[in-house]
Amino acid sequence: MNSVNDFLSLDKQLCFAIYEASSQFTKLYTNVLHPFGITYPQYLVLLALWEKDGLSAKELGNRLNLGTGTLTPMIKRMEVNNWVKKERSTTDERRVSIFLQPKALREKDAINQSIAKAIDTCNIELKEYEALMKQLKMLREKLELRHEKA
Amino acid sequence: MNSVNDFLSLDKQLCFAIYEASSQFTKLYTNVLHPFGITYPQYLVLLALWEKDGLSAKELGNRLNLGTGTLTPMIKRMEVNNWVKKERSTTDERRVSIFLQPKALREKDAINQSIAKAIDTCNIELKEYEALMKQLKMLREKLELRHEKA
DNA sequence: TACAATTAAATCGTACACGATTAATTAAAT
DNA sequence: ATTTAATTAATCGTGTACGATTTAATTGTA
Repeated sequence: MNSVNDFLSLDKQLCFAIYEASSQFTKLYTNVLHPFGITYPQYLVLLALWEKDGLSAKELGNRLNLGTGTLTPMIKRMEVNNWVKKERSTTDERRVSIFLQPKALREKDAINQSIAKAIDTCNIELKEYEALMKQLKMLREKLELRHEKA
Repeated sequence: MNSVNDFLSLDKQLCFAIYEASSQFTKLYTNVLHPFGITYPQYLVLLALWEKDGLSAKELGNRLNLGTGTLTPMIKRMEVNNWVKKERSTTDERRVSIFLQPKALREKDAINQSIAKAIDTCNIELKEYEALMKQLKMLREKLELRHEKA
């Protein structure tokens, strides 16, 4: 096995390691969230709204790096399930603000405690956690920088 | 902002950092691969087959952590575009082996050079690269361990 | 004022991703 | 040998994801 093939090996590819980690997290969160009737991306929406309720679709999209092609139908599903409510702005009728519904406030603690408990069973050291966050931040900056150039 | 809300902040969540990194990689690879007429997940399939041609659908699924619900239609698309060919095993007619087509061998170098060039422009230090790989491996092991317990 | 450019959402088409079910084949057990 | 269990793919339904286009509302400017 020469060095070129070695570089090409799936196991050596950072993209794949991240792809795998992401899908593992998705599965973990999906399991935990299933009893509550929300999906992992929907949970990310709730996280954003718990931080700041009433964000517009656009702002939510910026926060989560998602376009309207993803968000619009997702919000619609969350609306049907009484997690959020959409409200057209009166001052600018293009804008749609998304507000948490009582259910989302009521379930907040239970959901987050379930998540915290599940994450806890993984025994991830605080040190590793922080190191990973720091390195992913660096990576993100480099990938973003490249995007702007292109 | 108290510590509970702090923990709940999107920016503090490892899952989100990885979710972001993954989608950034997807976008980067998508851009590079688009001229060749393949998607990022399809490229991962090619990577696996370049390493070992003739894998069965099941083996490919294990390698990439994908089920048949994802792979079957994806392989079908790759077959239509002449990247791979499916062959039913004669000894065990349940098994379907997937073989690279000439196109996939012909384009291999060009594709990988394009990817390498794009990654290169990100200026990711070898040190960071390796550190991230190592930590993601540790994380994967912990997440996998948890899966088995559940 | 009028009208062009910009902005915000919604819509559309394609492609993953996954759990659950089904269908066909092989292996195992009595 | 027959039945049962296990294995492998395919199929189905739901839910992201994303680029491109469309629609509606607002802003900028001639």
